[in-house]
Amino acid sequence: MAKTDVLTLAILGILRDQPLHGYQIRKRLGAELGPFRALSYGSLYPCLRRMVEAGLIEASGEEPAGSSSASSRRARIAYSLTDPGRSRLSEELANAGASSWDDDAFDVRFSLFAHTDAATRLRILEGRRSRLSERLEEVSDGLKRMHERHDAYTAELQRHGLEQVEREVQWLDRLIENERSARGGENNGSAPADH
Amino acid sequence: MAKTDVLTLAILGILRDQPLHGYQIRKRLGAELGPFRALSYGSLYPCLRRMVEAGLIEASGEEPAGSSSASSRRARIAYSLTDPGRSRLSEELANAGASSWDDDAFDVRFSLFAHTDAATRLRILEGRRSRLSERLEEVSDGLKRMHERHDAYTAELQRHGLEQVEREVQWLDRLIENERSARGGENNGSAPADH
DNA sequence: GAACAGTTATATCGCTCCGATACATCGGGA
DNA sequence: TCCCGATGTATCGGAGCGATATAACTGTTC
Repeated sequence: MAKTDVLTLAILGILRDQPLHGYQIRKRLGAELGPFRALSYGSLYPCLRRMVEAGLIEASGEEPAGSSSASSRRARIAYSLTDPGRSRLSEELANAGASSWDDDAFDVRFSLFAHTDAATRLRILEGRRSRLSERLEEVSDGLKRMHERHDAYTAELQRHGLEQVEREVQWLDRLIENERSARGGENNGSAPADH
Repeated sequence: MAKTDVLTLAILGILRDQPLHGYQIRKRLGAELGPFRALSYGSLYPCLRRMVEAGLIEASGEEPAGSSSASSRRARIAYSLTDPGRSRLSEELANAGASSWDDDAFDVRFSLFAHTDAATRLRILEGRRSRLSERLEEVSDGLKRMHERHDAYTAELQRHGLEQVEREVQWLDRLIENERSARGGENNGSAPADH
């Protein structure tokens, strides 16, 4: 129960430091996660509504309802974390289960690594690595078994996919080694020590 | 109107050579496109129903309705292309518009390159390349503008994303060059000449 | 030969998410 | 002045996913 979906987590994370409008949330998230994973309003606003209902965030809007008042300010709703929201965030940041290294969750979790403790960081990186390794075997098995029933383009697509996953594994290996060698003094790295 | 979605196209493509069951369609598609892009039954069966309704495919099932008959064979429904389905497929394979190099469509189109003519192949590859180039600029701009408001992990995520896209552009460059140099004799490569 | 596990097979439900679209306001440049 | 582009909130229809239910067939093991 109470499973936090990725989008909710991403919003909790981005509201950690300051309250923001829906529009700003979208821009920030787009900037942090890249132009892939774009996030449309059709996901954002319903998710914000759900979060308000769940008590995770609070809408401190300048309400435009001023019936006869002169200014009739535009509706701009700033969302901020509530206490339950804040504790849900840290709860979620401590979780290093399989859902942390899913395809759709990993990058969000990673972008919050600055607020994740060192042990959890390591477990997530390793989990992601082993997930990708499984895939690697699957694809290369498929490639071997496919040398009948091939056409050149399908094989090329497969080969390229394999290479991409291999790259990503190498990237993870580098990060894992960094984490391991950085755990000299700190064991609770709530902020990354180096840099 | 009558915009063919990616899944429909993929199914048309996979049924081009032989009729298949839903289950087999799923397996084949999974094998051709890799373990990413998995395709669940919750998408497949509704899509098949839509396609039957649209007259693109035909369900030649051994019906299990035999009321009093002994065997009561299991329902296994083989789907095959109709004539309208076949012409929709070639129509779609000739289309080299922007929808051919979208993130979610490109790999499906590419996996059907063996049945796509040479000119269209080239246009799609080039379209995809320029789409990725836009992204490249976006991300590297973002990286530059982000050297304030950075933490080490977010920056690393960005850097890695950038590298992945760069790799893919190099891959496309190689493929484009191949296509160009292969168009010596053929101009209508309904089957790839080399191999 | 009985029991069990794994694969083949079809199908639906609830929900999330996306793309398109509509709307309104504000700042600045032609 | 007038329009354009950025800021901002919001919804609708539909596609896709994950989980789940059901069931028959196939092989293995005791």
